Amino acid sequence: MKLSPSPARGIVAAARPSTHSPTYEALLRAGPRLRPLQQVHARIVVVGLHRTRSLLTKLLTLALSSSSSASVAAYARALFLSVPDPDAFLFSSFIAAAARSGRPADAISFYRRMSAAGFAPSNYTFTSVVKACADLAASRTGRVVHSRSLVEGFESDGFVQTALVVFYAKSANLHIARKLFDRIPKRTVVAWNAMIAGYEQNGLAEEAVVTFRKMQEAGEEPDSTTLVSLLSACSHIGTFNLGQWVNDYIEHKGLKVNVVLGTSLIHMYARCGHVEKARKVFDEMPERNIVTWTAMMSGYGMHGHGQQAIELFQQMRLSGLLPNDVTFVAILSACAHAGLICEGREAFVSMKLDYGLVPRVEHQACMVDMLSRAGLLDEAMRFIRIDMEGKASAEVWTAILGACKMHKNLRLATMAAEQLLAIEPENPAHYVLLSNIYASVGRMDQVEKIRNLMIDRQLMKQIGYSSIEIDEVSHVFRMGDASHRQTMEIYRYLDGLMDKIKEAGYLPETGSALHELEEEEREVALRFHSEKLAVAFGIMTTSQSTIIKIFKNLRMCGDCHSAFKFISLVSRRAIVVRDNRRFHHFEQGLCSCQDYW
DNA sequence: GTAGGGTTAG
Repeated sequence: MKLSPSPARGIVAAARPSTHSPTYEALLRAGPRLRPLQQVHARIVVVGLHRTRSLLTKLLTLALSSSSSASVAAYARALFLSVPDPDAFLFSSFIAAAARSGRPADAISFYRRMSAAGFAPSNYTFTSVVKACADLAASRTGRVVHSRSLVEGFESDGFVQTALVVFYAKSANLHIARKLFDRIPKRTVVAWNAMIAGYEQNGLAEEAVVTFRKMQEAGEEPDSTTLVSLLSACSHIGTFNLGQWVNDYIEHKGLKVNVVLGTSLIHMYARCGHVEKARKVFDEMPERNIVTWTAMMSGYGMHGHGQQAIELFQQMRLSGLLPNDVTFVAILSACAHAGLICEGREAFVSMKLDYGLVPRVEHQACMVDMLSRAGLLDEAMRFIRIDMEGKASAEVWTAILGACKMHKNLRLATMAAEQLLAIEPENPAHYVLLSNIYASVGRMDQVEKIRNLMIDRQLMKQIGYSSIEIDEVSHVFRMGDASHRQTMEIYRYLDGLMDKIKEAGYLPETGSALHELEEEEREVALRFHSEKLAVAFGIMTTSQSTIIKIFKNLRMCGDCHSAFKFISLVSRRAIVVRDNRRFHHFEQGLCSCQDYW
């Protein structure tokens, strides 16, 4: 019976005598609290009502709506199994609760029991089970459940279909996800969010933004979940303008900045080159958790502000929050990028001793990176032998290799590169690195051999590109690009710039150029690296006070790094480059990475 | 007779 919210409501309710049994009343009084519920349960057993389905159902649903913990889960499971003849209602309550509280395997196994017992799942049941399949990445089961839902006639059910969109997106089947999404009759904000997040999580940030635009065209208002995915997309592509728009939107609409949204803002600002703005958001957040602190520390780390990362870490410890393994990845990588060897060693010991955390490959890679960048190559190799028992991953060898190039250790470099080829024979970047090393010592026979190997294995070099945003328009350049409509001016401007920096003492590092070219050609090839085109375009089209911000999809090469230092000097401009590893702030001939990169 | 669903951060 539905009661109208009239003043008589209280009177009606009070006047109606209870039709429940005393035991049922006791359950209601106990509420969603485990201990009192278990006491009533004991009484149910004592009076011999322990096989009464209605009582056990109420007991179970109350227990499931109490705070979810391992003990609740175990209790609920045992309770369910004690019911002699569970009905569809009991099954779906249990399945929904399991899916909701992080026990997807239970949800699926009870879905199977339910089917075996001859009950047809409802749309509620399907939604929960599909979510469970998505969480477990159980792609085969998910597809079977999907076909069953079609048989049961839920092809147009918004809830079931949205859950399926999430499921297919998590299984990287974005085409299917999109098809289902397009067929949802009334797309709610949750459906849009699922699709946008799906693209974002599969690395298709641009597609996520495009879908967001479609959402706006469809007249659907974004909520904080939409904005979180959008901010992630901005962080990936490095589109500061859209990120800033999100911030303005939040302020304009007076949306509450919850922990997740605030953390996303911090991440976006840091990844788009604005650590100070990230810090401002951090300082203004009413509530912060470990993810928030870690995001801020890693933001400092990628800008080379290791000391600030450490300070924040100390503050966090004082606030009583416990760091986890991701926090230590942030700290160690901050130390590696800032050359803070002592602090890094200390943190590595502390994570094991003070927090009982077991170092994972990521932590070990940070340590090797840190030691080898600092020129402590012997110690780095000892770390691999002892701490890693000689089993180094591709990341670790890449770190060693990078350091070898920096510190001109050709013997070790060759060894590291060969290891890399053995571990990841399908990664073209390793071949290019190794051949560059051979080229730099004049071993052209080896260079040729590696080139042929690449051709045999049909490996293509990953294509590098750089982008720069000017007046909210993103300009993308590839090496030797001639597609920009101002190409002629850009190249002319770049030529002038290169002449000026040569006068100032710049020497081209031809080791960074393509290995198959002759010396003079290499210098020309270097000159047209995508980031150089982008920087020339940026300087010529913006005013003196504008900071030039460039985004590069690959690691910046040594020659460009050196050239940019000189460019910042002769043009008296501040230049910020975000490559796939970190930020470089160039100013007055120096880089914030102190040439640790 | 009973309750229950899909989306988000390092």
